[in-house]
Amino acid sequence: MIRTVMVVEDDDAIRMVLRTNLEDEGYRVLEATTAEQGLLIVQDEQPDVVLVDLRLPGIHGLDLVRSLRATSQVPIIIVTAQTDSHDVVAGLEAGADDYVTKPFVAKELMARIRTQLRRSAQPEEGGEDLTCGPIELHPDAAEVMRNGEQVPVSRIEFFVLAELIGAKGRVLSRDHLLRKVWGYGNAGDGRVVDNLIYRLRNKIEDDPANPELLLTVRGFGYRMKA
Amino acid sequence: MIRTVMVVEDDDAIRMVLRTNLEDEGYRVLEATTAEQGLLIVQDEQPDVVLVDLRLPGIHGLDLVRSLRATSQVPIIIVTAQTDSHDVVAGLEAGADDYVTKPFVAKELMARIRTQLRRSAQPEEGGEDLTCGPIELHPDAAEVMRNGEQVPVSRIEFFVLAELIGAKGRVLSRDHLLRKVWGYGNAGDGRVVDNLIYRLRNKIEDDPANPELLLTVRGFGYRMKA
DNA sequence: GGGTTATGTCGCAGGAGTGTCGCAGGTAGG
DNA sequence: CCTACCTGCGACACTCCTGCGACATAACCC
Repeated sequence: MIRTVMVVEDDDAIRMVLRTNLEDEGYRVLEATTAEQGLLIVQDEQPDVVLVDLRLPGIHGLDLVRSLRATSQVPIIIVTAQTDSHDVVAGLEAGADDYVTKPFVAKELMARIRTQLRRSAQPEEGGEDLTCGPIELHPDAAEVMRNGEQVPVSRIEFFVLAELIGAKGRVLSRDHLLRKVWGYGNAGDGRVVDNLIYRLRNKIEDDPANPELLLTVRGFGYRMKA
Repeated sequence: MIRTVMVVEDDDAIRMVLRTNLEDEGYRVLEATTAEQGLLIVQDEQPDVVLVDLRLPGIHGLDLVRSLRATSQVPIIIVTAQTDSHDVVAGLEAGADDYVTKPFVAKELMARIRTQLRRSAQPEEGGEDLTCGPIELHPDAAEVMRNGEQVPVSRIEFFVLAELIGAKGRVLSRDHLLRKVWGYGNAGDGRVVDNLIYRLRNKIEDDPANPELLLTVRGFGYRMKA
């Protein structure tokens, strides 16, 4: 079953990132850059989820949320800058179901979309446990276990690890990880990924200098032990 | 992995802009100015994406789209003037996968190309392993096995080997390999290929001086044992 | 056989790719 | 307000790749 996600966002770069990520996840994507346009398309197409940027030109995203909620049960996720925390509260009161703050972690947003979809319809696939050797990921708890002991990892580390383990031994390029996890303007620096891998290895490898789980594939990227 | 983009566009200025942008993104670029020429080159070179201007001299771009779709799964992106919105619909019905309207934003076009590449790369990734005698290629892990043991090969070596094994015993010329793997215009030196073959043989042959897998076809190029 | 061309062989030097680590601004939580 | 942590960045070290050139060898043609 193909689900449709509506994106109301005026920033071209962010909208683009959302589109590619959503399409990668198998969604059909609708786009709008203004509240008016968004409202029309939602009524016309009846998407399964709507993402709304609160900072829109012209009519504010809040009004869009209210308008949507007045006529539809569609799950609404607010996307907003971190500074606008009061807007978030207002947005939720206006009828939104969830929110993420920019800069957001793309994988997390995808997870929240899945959650909303699950809530609004029959359950799809559950959050299967991701394991690789002694490493165990619990997506629900957002925690990483190693030989049964919890390993403290940061948010981004968690998602990178999830992406890698989910790939089941396939190589993931730096670009892929940037798009999937960081998700936003990644024009410049690829070394961010290297750094994060380095930090991850220090947490999950017995001997970080000679990794046995999180492997480098020179010229391609990284992968987990098969 | 070097991707090839075919541009069918009769306007020199636009074609030039596309070429430079695409090459900046790391693509290899093929060009054609007519539908006939485009069809021939596509069949010959099997690019990864085709950009088609609908307004072509002689045969209309629409017919090119239909011809391409009749014989190939290659992603097709239509490039057209904004005024021809009815042509866009016709183009998508004819089998195109996406479109952009002139004047287009280069960044957006690049993003759409990436999307199409990702989509078409999916089945390729799940594709069967490439094998030739004791040699086994795992595209997912980007690794080469020989008699079950991993052989460390560099990025370029990997692609050359993949290209050769994928050819299933057919001879590939140095020029073909240069264009397919290295990707740049064949200006200058063919010996690069010879060198790489030499290095590959040292890694995959029992007796590199008397190759049994990676064979020379004097005057033509190289091929794998059938 | 002698000359010519195509290919094999191999070392080298510059450079690309990656690991490592400290720093500083930012954020969250107390 | 203070503290700890996260995170992007830059610098440096180091390995490995890779194009090139030079010579050796093999195949081909007369």
